[in-house]
Amino acid sequence: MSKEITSRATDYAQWYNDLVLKGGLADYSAVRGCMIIKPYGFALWEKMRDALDEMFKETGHENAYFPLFIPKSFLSREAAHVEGFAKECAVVTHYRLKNDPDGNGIIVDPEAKLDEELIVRPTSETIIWNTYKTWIQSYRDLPLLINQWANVVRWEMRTRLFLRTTEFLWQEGHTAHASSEEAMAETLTMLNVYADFAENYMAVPVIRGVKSPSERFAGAIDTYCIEALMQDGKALQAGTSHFLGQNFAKAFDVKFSDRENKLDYVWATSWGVSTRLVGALVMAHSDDDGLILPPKIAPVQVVIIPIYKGTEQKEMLDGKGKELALQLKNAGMRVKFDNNDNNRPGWKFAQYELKGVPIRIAMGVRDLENQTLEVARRDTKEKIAIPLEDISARVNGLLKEIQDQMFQKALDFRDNHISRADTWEEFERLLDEKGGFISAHWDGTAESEEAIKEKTKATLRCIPLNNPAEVGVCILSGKPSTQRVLFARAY
RNA sequence: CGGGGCGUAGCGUAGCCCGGUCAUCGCGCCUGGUUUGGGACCAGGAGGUCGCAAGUUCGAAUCUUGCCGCCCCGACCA
Repeated sequence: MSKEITSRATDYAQWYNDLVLKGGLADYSAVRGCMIIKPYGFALWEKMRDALDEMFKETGHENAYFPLFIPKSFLSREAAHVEGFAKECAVVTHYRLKNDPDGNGIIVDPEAKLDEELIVRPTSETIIWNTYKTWIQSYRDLPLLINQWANVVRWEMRTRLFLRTTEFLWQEGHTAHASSEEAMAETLTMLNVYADFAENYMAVPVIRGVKSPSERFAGAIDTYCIEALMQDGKALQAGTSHFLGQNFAKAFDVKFSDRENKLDYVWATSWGVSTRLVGALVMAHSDDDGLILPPKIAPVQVVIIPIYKGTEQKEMLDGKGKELALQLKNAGMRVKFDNNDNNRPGWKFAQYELKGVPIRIAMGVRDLENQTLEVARRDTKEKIAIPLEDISARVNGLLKEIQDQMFQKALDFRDNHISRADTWEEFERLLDEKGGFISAHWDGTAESEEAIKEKTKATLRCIPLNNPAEVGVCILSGKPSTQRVLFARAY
């Protein structure tokens, strides 16, 4: 048992913080709301980034980079967009500091006021569509499929490590198309890329759906999302893909000539996932002893710990350990051989459990005499002896098994936490006692949605894709409804 | 911005109510040695403007006032 980590049952929020801080993923910084992503946390993000980047490229996208700063006037071009983001913008007003003539250190030079303020990007639609205007003239320039990896700033009132920070890292895709159909297809393609990534790499099952109008991205016609469920029964929006229609093309006057030489506005999408995914990964799988990382994302998949008495054994095991590490590495695994003599095996066991390394191999003289190794799984804590000659194949197979079982476990949990509610009492009771997603009828009005949120803190997470039609009455208003939608308390 | 905590060594803390050899303890760190199959042990050692500022007092970590910062819960959101 861990000496340091608050248990989930005691305080879920504190458990999460303990894991992030003590697992070495991130630290608080000197800047309120901004965190330091530490090497292990960044390695995790890099694994996610690299996998996603490859998927983006496979679906035809290219990376580019646009400015951190957005002229204030750009942001206000699209009315809904500016309304959505205005309240959380960091604004650059000056470009120079100087020594205070009164001797109080350094001050903003009042002479150095910018004519037009610059907004630190909360998202890049405006600067990008202002650019696309010059890139797009003809249908031959379309589709334009661009992604950028960047940092953005949103001045949130309250922040939480990885889940919501003032500055965060993300990717934002911005595409331009010749038709509504093509843009919609792109929107769904990218939603599926996200879902595929979440489920097959992060082992986090997600529900694909569309947001209600009030939860829509500022400036979008439709916002699609993937919704994940955390162990405490709260939902987390893990990614979004927006169908922007011609809103930004109109705002930035981006037109193209089609085959018939007719001029029309360009159709757009945008889509993004952020470092929030790291938080989702932590909260979806980990336990009271530390992180549990899915093999495909784990920076280290296998750690080898030598166990020895005396220098002679240490030297012998150093050789054997390096040999084994190389063997596993050559078989395609990410391996660490920890022969650091400063810590004893027990300490290392606990440490790598905290860090969530999927497989630990203990190697001592006893094992080598038996021609076996002790292999321990992080997810189940199960220990098995594996013959030396089978080690590569077996460990490789075990990694796949862990990946699959982690997903299956999360899926079972998620599916057990989708409950149907047909009365208001049932709806409230399920939210309070069980949590998770509540599938319930909704009359389709923003008023009911808002009232439900007010009464229960549950938000309409999404209308699942391919949602079956079903006649019913709204859980709150009793008015007619044509389908069930998913509600949950959320991060 | 409202509510609740908190600020003492790198980290976690005791002391504050009742001012006076009180700066406590644990972890970590350094040196040496013994250890190494689930968070080792012994011996020695280094490390502090008690968040900042003013005030009360012979004397302030402790009392008063002001300020700053952080965390948690809520409103806002990926």
